[in-house]
Order: sequence, then structure tokens, then C-alpha cells
Amino acid sequence: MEFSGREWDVMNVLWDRGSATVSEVLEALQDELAYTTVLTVLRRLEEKGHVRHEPEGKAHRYVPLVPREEAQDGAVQRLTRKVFSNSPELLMSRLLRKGTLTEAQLRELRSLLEERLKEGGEE
Amino acid sequence: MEFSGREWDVMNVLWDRGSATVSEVLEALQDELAYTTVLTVLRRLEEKGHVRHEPEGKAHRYVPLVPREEAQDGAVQRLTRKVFSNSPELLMSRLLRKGTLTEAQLRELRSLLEERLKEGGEE
DNA sequence: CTATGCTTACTACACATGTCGTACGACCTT
DNA sequence: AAGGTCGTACGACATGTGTAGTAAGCATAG
Repeated sequence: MEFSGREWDVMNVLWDRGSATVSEVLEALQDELAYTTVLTVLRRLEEKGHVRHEPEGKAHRYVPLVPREEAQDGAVQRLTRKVFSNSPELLMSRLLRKGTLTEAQLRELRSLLEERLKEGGEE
Repeated sequence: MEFSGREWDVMNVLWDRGSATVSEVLEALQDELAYTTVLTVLRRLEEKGHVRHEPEGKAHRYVPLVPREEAQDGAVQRLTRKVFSNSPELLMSRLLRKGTLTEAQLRELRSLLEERLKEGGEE
């Protein structure tokens, strides 16, 4: 499962709201796209089996068929593979090294880390 | 600066070795591509200004013009924006939550984190 | 009933990307 | 000199993606 840039935009709306019609997606999106553009993206997502739609009045309501987390993990994995020689800790350290995170966020992560370490390595 | 899948493959070889000829890239790559395929990718990278070449014997030697770290950061940033609502700590926590990291890697990260926290927040 | 407006279904089109094939030049090797 | 060999330059072509236009259905305002 692999989403293009626009597809992520649209999927994010669906995930955020649970489901959405074309107009709803259109409204939610930042960029001013044509109605039919959004429709096309949704149609293609449906072809690929990532969403389905059910009738709602005269319109269609689209529902995501893949969990967001799964999609996110996939994206992270692809990034890790292509960009960080398949080494997640390289990606992590890159994020830590940069000035991307605030102190609060760093602390937050530390707690997460501690938890993970406590509950024991892999699984 | 934005690389496609194949472009990452090729750039990685250039970064790993500092520079490379077409045949060297070809050898280094996993997939069995046609010589001209690699050549095309390099030509396009050059058009976009990401690499340059200098003559070496009858062949060309290609040299990356962008630092790997910069490219990596760009990729991470795009991922963070599109996939994690522009929230790096969400990405991080996703990586932590999954069973992607070994205990050793987690410890490694903790040290990194501690350092970052010591040297004080942002910059 | 008829014009308007929302919606979908299709079609279209330009541009990026992945992959090669062909033509042609510079060198060796006989 | 003639034929390989290696390398480049270009052109080509299929597929994916971003974006939108057009046709046509149906409900609602007049």
C-alpha cells in the first residue's frame, strides 16, 4: 500500500473524520482543487482498494479501508529502507540531531523510550 | 531537492563512494538494470543539478552535489508533513511503538536523547 | 414543467519516472 | 584496416500522478 502526495492529503481527511463525501474532502483540503480532481483521486483510491464508498443521498460517502497506522508504518519503512539504509536508528538519530524537536518533545520521547525499555526490547 | 526511488538508489552509491562511474553504480546496485537505465538516471540527476560529472578516461565520473544529510533531512521533513501532520514526535513515537528497534538500539537512542537534553532544548 | 445546481462517470492531457534500444565515437586486437 | 568492446547521447514508451473539462442524471426552486 503506497500513497502519492495527493492521496495522503485525501486519506488524511478520511481518517480524521472517519469518512467523508467529495465536498467534505474538498473543504477540508488546503489547496483549492477542482471538485472533479478530488473525485478522481478518490476514484483511483477505490480502484486500488484503499477506500470504498456507500451511497448517501445523491452523493457518495467514502470510507478508508486501511488503518492509518498501517499506512504510516509502511511509509516509515519505505523511507527507512531507501533513505537510511534500512536502519531505523539512523533515522531516529537524524531527527534527534536536528533542531526539529523542542525540549518538551524530547522529554516526552524520553518517557516513551523508558517505557519501551522497561517492557523489554523487541516484541 | 526531491529524489525518486531509483534516484535514491543511485545517489546512495555516489554518497557511499564519494563518486562513481556508470559501471560502478551499476555494479553496486542490487537490481539488474540495463547500463543505459543507470545512465539515464544519472543524466536526469545532472539536469536537475544534483550531480555533476567529470571526464575519466573515456567514461564519466559522477559526483554528488548535495550533502547526503541535507537530502535525508528533506525526505524526513516531507514525510513528517504529509504523513504525520507535521509533527515529528508523532513519527518518533510511531517508530518507538513498533517492534522495529532492538533493545540495544533503544539504549543507543537513550544516550543520544540524554545528550540532546543536556546540551539544552532547541538549537 | 423547466432551469439550476450538485454529483457522478468518463475522458483528457501534461509531466515525472522507470526502463531500454539504437546510433555512433574512440580504442584495442588481429 | 576490420571487427569487437565500452561508453555516451538521444529518443522512445508505458505507467503513475496531478489536475480538470464535459456529459448526463436527479432533485429542487420557480
